[in-house]
Amino acid sequence: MAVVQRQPGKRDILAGLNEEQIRAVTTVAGPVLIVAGPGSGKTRVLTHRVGYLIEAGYASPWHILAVTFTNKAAREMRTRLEALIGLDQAQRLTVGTFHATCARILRRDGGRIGIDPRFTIYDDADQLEAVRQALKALGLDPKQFSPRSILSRISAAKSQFQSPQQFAEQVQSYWDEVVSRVYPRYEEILRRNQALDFDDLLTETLRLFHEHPDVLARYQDWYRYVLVDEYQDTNRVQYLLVRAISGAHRNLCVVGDPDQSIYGWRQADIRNILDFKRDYPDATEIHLELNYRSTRSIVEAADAVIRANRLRIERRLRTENPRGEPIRLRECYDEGHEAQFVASEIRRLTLRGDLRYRDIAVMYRTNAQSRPLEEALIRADIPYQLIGGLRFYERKEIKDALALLRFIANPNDSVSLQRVLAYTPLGAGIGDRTWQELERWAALTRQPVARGIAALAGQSDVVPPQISGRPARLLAEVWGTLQQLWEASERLLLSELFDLALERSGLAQLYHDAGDPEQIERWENLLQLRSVLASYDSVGDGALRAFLEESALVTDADTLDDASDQVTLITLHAAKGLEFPVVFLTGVEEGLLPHARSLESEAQLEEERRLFYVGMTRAKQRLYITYTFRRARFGAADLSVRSRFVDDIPVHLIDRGDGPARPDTSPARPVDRRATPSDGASSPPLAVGMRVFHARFGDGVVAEVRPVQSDQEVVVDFKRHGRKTLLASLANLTVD
DNA sequence: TGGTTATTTGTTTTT
DNA sequence: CAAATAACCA
Repeated sequence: MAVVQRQPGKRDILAGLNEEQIRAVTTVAGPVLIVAGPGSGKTRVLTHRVGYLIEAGYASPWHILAVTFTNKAAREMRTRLEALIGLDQAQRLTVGTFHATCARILRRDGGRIGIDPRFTIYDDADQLEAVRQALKALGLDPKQFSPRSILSRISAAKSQFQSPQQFAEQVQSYWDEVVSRVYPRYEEILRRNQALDFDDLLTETLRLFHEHPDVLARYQDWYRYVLVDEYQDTNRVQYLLVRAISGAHRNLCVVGDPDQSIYGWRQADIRNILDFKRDYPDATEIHLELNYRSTRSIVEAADAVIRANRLRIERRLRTENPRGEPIRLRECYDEGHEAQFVASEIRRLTLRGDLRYRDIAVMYRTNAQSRPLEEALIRADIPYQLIGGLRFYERKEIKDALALLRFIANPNDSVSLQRVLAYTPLGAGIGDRTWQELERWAALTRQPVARGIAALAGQSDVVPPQISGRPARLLAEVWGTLQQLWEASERLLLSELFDLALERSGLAQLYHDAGDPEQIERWENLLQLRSVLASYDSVGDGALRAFLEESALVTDADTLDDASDQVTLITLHAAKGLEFPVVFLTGVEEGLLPHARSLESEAQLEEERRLFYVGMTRAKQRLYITYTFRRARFGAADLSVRSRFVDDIPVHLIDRGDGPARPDTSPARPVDRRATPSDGASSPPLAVGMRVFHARFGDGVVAEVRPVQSDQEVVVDFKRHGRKTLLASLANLTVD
């Protein structure tokens, strides 16, 4: 009977899959390693595998745990499964990132190892602040010991499951010695603030499992089928977590591609995937190598590039797709010109009609490279979305408002409290010295800073910090306001609480009542935050915590909006897992890709090469690779050298663009500039009164020409668009 | 205490 | 060329 019911669903689920994919979907028992090349239908296999487990009756949805790399990937998998197996079933699945999943486990069972379920999750900025505090407490100069490097060392130690004690025992250098003193302080600060950092979410969960086998057994019994995506980017702790949870049933399926391992710097250990067969000798290994995504030119080029790596499993990327367009390689004069080339090429592609903005992505190694690109796109009136960079949740006004909310949710979180006192009008009149004293008091009494303020307000019988006069009076007032907010948080909806918090803290007055455009934009950002909060109103009691949980764990890629028609600007790292018909890889230069800081070791260099490979394989139809002749670094211009990785692409796959004339793409050569400094590289000589034509603004008359540096600024009165000021070398004006 | 300016310093990638 | 920090004055 049951078998009869299963059959139709089963056929549906396997429809349209190739032989290897079907094997990957239907090999459900025991350990399975799926090595999936780019574009080989990996996501499809994963979702169908989950669907198959359910439809074929192997497991109920709640017995399945799927771990993804980003929240977006998790959401996408859930959405696809809703279509495949229905909303009800899909909702019962556990799909999430390692961090989100661990946070959930710790909120539920962390009490067993002394973790308060209200714990705050510290993001990167919070962690840095904690390191700075620790340095200060130790009397160390943050100039000499950069908090950034210390934090990354601490994080590395944590990822290897090393306690401060264990770390101290194996110190090998003076630098490590310093870190070994900061590390325990840092931990103490986090604990005092009831905070966990990203690493703690993982390591504490592992500790919970170690110390309480009954808890582990419960999760093992709960999650009988475990799937891990992007396995090549897991670290040691994640490896141990996976091994623990799947330890009893051993139904573990990991999917990944060693050639796309790009998070070594975050302690991702490529050996996890390379050694999977050693860890699970009975594992079934399945290779998905046929690429469905890209044209043959792109696949062959990418394959040639990655084959130059030594640390990899030998294999060949294949496709049955047509050859398509050659890969376009362009040298540009500088980053401004590169951006201009990208913009005009986007314009050209979209004007032809078959491509939309959303089909196009522009990728780069470092966030800093996005600036000139943005400027060129704005100038060309091309809509774009920037992924990463200054994220929404990193804007000052958002962080301030968020700090207030975080403090309301967890009064022991003194990093948030500090932010509230330092940056909101609530803390006006309370300066650095007062905060120093509060902190000193907190470290001395090993209590949260908030207790000290409570003591000052006469709300506690502990010995108060040594603060008197105006600051003491102000702090007592602040305490009163905060108490109102706590009380309000119990009866108000989240959006109402937010309104009250903005009003009482003075943030509303600060941003709303001020008139200048910058403040108005900030106020609009706050309103945007409010609308996010309002969507949690229906959650009920845990709304604030639910919101904070998600906002702490959002990824850059999570903010990607694929509904609207915009060009995507994105770092190579964040682009992993995405695909676009057209991809521009920009700044493909020595020092940038490979990055200057990755040149020391062969391993780092290979990771940079994988990064380039990831970028190339995002493209479905057209791939552009651009590099410059000179690039501004530190404000000053430096000559650039084209990346060595480009040399690995077979020349017959490349179009260098020096064939038939292409008026809008010829890069200005440096020689041109030097030869005619007052004349815009290849632009026609312009004079007042000339009738000119512009691709976007149409017909116009030159009203003014003035030299600027090595170029000319032209003021043109356009018939339909009015007066515009343009740079001669970029405007591409044609003289009628 | 808090706002201003001068100087100095440094840029990878992110859950 | 920024942003972040230090020094300075009100």
